[in-house]
Amino acid sequence: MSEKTSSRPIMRLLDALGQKWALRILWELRDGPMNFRHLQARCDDVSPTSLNRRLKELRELGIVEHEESGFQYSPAGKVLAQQLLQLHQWADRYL
Amino acid sequence: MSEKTSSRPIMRLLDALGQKWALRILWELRDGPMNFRHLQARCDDVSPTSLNRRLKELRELGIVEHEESGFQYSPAGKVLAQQLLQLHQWADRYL
DNA sequence: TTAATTGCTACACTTTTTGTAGCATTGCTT
DNA sequence: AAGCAATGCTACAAAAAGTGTAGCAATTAA
Repeated sequence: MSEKTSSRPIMRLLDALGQKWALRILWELRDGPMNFRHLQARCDDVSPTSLNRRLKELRELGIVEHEESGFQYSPAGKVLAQQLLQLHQWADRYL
Repeated sequence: MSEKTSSRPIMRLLDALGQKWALRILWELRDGPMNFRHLQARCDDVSPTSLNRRLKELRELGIVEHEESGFQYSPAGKVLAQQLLQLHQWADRYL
């Protein structure tokens, strides 16, 4: 993956969200800010290496930010999260 | 990943979509059915091994199906795809 | 019967992720 | 000030996943 960082916004987004744990991390942030270790626990104890890398990527895209209260959605990230939360309804209906 | 296949629908979905290329594959299917090699080309020439595994997982979840005309969304998959297409608008606005 | 196209597998190599330990910094608390 | 717990994060060897290339088996077309 990450062959040559496409410049198209949608491709950059799909590249980022298409990495392992990325979607799950965003999903687990839905209840508000939380710290690194808490988030890690919520993500089935994903390795800190992976969590750290994913968070870095999500921060670079401006989806996640790191404040005193912990990791949380950025304003733009909130909008994106709204769309991801719809996946829940889909899953409950079709899976 | 794929530690112990959670039974919750949303987790099964996030597990599947959280694999490399899964989102991208769904994205590239938006223009209608296409065959394996065409899809592979659209996905930056992802390896056939990966493409095949992802397609298998997406088919097992009932998101994608394989007809004479090629790989395409299932009826349920169409609904999901509708939601994923919204990512495009988000990306164009915020990235 | 030959040739082309299909989905897909084999396999050695590379990249990514994992799991565990622990470091460095910050902010208590005594 | 000294100890201590909590924080984000890094190191590193082992395991897992992905890659790239070749090519197989089945189907269709010529």
